[in-house]
Amino acid sequence: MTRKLAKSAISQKRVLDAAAKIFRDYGYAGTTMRTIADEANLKAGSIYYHYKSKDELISAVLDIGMHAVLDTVNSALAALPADADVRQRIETAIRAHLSAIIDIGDYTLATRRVIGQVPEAIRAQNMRLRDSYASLWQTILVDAQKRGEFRADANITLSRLFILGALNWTVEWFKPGGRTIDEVAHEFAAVVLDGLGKPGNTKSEAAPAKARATPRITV
Amino acid sequence: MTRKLAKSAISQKRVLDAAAKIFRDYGYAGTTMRTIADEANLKAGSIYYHYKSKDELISAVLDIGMHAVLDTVNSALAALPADADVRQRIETAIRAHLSAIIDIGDYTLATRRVIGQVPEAIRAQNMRLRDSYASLWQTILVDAQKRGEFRADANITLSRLFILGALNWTVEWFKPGGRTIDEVAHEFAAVVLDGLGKPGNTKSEAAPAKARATPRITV
Amino acid sequence: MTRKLAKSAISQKRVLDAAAKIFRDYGYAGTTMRTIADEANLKAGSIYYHYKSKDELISAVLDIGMHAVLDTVNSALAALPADADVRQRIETAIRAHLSAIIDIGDYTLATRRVIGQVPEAIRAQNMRLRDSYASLWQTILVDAQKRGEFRADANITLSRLFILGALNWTVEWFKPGGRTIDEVAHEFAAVVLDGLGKPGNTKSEAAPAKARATPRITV
Amino acid sequence: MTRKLAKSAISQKRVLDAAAKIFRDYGYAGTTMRTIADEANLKAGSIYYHYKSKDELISAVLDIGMHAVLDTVNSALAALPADADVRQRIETAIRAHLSAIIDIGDYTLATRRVIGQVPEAIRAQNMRLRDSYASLWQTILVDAQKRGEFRADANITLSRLFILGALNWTVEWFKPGGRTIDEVAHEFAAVVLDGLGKPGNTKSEAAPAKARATPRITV
DNA sequence: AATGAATGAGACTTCATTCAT
DNA sequence: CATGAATGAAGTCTCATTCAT
Repeated sequence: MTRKLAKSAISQKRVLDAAAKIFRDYGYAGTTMRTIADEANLKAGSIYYHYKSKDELISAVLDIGMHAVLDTVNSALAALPADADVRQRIETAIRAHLSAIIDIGDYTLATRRVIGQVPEAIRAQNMRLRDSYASLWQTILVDAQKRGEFRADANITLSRLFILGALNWTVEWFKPGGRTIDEVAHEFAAVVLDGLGKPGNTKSEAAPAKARATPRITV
Repeated sequence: MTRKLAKSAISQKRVLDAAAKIFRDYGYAGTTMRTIADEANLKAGSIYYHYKSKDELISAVLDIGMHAVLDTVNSALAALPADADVRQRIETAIRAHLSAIIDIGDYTLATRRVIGQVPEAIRAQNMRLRDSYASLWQTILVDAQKRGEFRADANITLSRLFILGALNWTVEWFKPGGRTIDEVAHEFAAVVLDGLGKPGNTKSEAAPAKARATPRITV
Repeated sequence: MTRKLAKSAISQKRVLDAAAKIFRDYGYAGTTMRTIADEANLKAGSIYYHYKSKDELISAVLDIGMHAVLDTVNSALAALPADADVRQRIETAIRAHLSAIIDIGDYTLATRRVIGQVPEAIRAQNMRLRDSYASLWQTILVDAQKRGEFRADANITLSRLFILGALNWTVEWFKPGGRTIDEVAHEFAAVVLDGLGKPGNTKSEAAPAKARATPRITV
Repeated sequence: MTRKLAKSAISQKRVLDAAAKIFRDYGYAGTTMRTIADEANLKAGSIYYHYKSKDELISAVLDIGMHAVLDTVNSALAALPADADVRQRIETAIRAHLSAIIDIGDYTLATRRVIGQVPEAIRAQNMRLRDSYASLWQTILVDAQKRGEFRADANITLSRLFILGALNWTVEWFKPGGRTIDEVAHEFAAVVLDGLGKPGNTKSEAAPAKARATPRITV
């Protein structure tokens, strides 16, 4: 009985893994049940024994992909000492995010890839997780600002969008075997915290005035 | 004769505009020739008078979309005084990038949306433009570092990936009518140049040591 | 333009005729779009140029089939002299009903064949026509009874169900080339009006008593 | 061993009952082995332990359904006193027919429902029973005519088709809880024997002449 | 320059059936 | 006896594309 259950579970996992990989490579509409089946070593019709539809399959992949990142980052942060400073928190979160993308690999990659191609209904169902993740970051940033570790004039929400955007886009160029996760995480954290500018150079009183001098385009 | 040509050109533009809009909304595989035709007020078969195939259509849209950003940013930078400093250059480039996305609208949005769903062949053909754009930024950043306006230890390539990632992801959340382009550009530039950290807080000698202390995960 | 329209109309008719024939032979679920397409001399996908779905196709067939009977019977009755008696009316209606089944052939046959196999939604949509036809007969019978041409104790509704049942079942055995429509219509009318019993034999006072003696089973 | 056999028999009955019910509700092609299995509280594959195929299942259901009517009517007639008159015989047969449809319920209803949707081979195999039933009625009617209880000019075969058609169609409208079987049987018998026309009105010498006057349509 | 009509390939999905356990 | 898992054939429908008009 345990073996039977195991067999079913194994097949289901095989299908899921195959789906993640294929979705990641071809996007939502570009993926066919047949291709997934081939990858999972069974016939297209057989997928339906495990998943009721293509949509249910992509849903499962999305869930795993989102949870992977969310949970990995969450745990990594929880593992930090209570008195960890911002730099540590942010670098840790970034490193965890990148790790998740590598480890759970296909799932997170597939998630980034197909979100936005997937039927509205499915995307909506996945929004909560996305929002949770956004909240996680927002909290880190807001806390840091409260504790006085951030510039008081920083727009936290915009900064979060900037950071998460950069992290999400990561899947478009990050390839295992190239740069180290640590290397990337370290550098990204540096940009986020210190910027690229030379310490002394920072925002002279004149600078903002200059910036304001350029005509504002309102949209 | 000129009028005939004109009519053809007008129709062609109508088709292209329609395609951009529909591709932007439904992605590559999610877009049908019929939907584009409807939007352009003609019948599916008629598109083929102007474009040989769906792929040629998406190619055209991608080209325009990429050029729009590349050209807009290029011009904006060229219009700057020769002695403009990094902050100005970067904020200007960001603002131009965002402007292009808004102004050329459907084309740039479509570009970001479908790149990655499009058949390999087409994506490859579009790579040159992508690379050009990457070079443009790389140049800005390298120059700044050469001129001593950046931290000497900043990894320019990774930083560029970070910045462009954030800018590209922008289409996922930026909606006209909400935040001002200037607002976003200003804040983004601030993060890039100054980081979020408080000026004094920056990279104590201890900090990097600490960071290095965490075990490195190599991929 | 007229020729173009004609071509479309011709094809559509060809598809419809094919559908009627195939539905009549194989029932609803037993009919495939491919079979219909073959019969209509085009490819399965092409049917969808004329009809949006299998259901829309069967709907069209049902409509025509029901209308054929309803209209034929209606006209036949309207053509009778105002002072026609019941026997004429009934025999005429039966003859018209059978004629419709033969003339419009496939459509009416298909109608009788697939009604009851068809998705609820479609059947419902066709109910109004069925009810109209029932009303037509009810009216004939009620009028006859009012005018005193029928036994006063006859249950008109049950009788109508009896007659229409017999007529509807007709498609299961009536084959052109065998019996004449007139022959059948005449005999059916005779049963309906005179019964099979010998004129004198009718409902003696004893008979009903006897009948009543058998125990009544209530359902 | 007996118990094992018993268990098998019970399951087999459960499957058969389920099949009858489902076939009755969804028709032949509309019924899936899975749906039957669900109704019988086992899994689709298990049905094949009891029946070799869907066709064997429907065959069994059809046989039972046909036999039910045939046997019920046969017994009811056998139970009549030898000197029973036509009215009694016919009303009894009708009542028995309706009873069978109600009592054996699903089987007879399924029979009427799917006959005509079922593969030719199966229908053929079932024809003998259908013919037996037809013979039964033919005998009743011919006997009555021989004994002089029917109009001498009645066409017995056509009348039989008329009567059986009406009885078969009965499943389309007869719902338990509504009219009583006895009520329906009595009224149907009245139509068959006496017709609807007023006793005196019957076939005046003029009437047939008139009827003959209408032009004959030959098919 | 545009359209109506058709095609063929292929997509998702369902289902009767098989078979090892 | 029964089930879980899988298969292969087939079904409905979509869509890029073609071509005569």
